[in-house]
Amino acid sequence: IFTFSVLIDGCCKNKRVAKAHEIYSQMKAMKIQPNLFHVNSLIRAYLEESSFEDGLKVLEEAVDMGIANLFTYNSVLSWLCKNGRVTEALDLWDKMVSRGVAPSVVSYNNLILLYCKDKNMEAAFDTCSDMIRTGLNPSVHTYSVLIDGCFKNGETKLAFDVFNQMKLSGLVPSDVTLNTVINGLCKSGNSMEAKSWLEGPELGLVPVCLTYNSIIDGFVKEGNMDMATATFNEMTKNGVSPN
RNA sequence: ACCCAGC
Repeated sequence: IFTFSVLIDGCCKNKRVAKAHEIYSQMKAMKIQPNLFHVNSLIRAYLEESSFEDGLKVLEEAVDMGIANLFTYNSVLSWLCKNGRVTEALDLWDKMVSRGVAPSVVSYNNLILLYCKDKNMEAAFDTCSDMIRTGLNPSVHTYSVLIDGCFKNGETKLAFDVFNQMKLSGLVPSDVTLNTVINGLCKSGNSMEAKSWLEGPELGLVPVCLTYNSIIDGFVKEGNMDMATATFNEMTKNGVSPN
C-alpha cells in the first residue's frame, strides 16, 4: 500500500496522470483500498488538465468506496465553479448534501463565485445568507469574491457596502481584497481614486506588480497616459519589477 | 497532508 501511494503521488506531481490512473486501477483490481490523500491528488491532477469527466469518475468511485471527504468534493466543485458549469456544480452540490457531507465555508465560497461569474449577484448574496443561516461565518475569501462580483457587474456602490460590512464584522481585508477593490475601481473608470489607495499604508497594502498593472491599465483605458507613465515610474522606483 | 478569491 505504501509503495502504491508513493507511486501515485509521484506520477501526479510529474503530470503523468494516465500512469497514475493505471496504478490506481491496478490497486482496485487487487482489491487494495487507495487512500483518500492520493485519490484527492489524482482528482486534482485530472482537473488540472481539464478532464472534468475523468475527475468526476474518480470522485464517484471514491464515494462508492466510502472514502470521499469534503475536500474531495470541494476540489471538483471548485473546478466546476471556476469554469462556469452552473448545472453540474449545483448537481454536485445536491449530491454532496444528500450524501451527508456538510458544505463548509470553502464550499459556499465556490458557489458564490459561480453565481458572481454567472452575473447573478442576487443568487450570490442569497447563497451567502444561506450560509450564515447554517451557522457558518463569511470569511475574507467570501467577501473578496462578493466584492469582485459587484464590481464586475457594475455595482460599484454595492461593492463598497460589502467592503464596509466586512470591516464591521471584524475581518481584516487581505491584500487580495484590496487588490480586488483597486482593480474594480480601475475597471470602472476610477483609476485616480484607485491610485489614492496606495497612499494609505494604514490599509496595510503593499502594492505588487498586479496592483500596478491594474492601475496602469486603468489610466491607459481612460486615455490618461501621463498618469500611466507616472505610475509606471513609481512602480520601478518602489522596486517592483514589471512583467 | 489535500479544497476557495484578485491583473
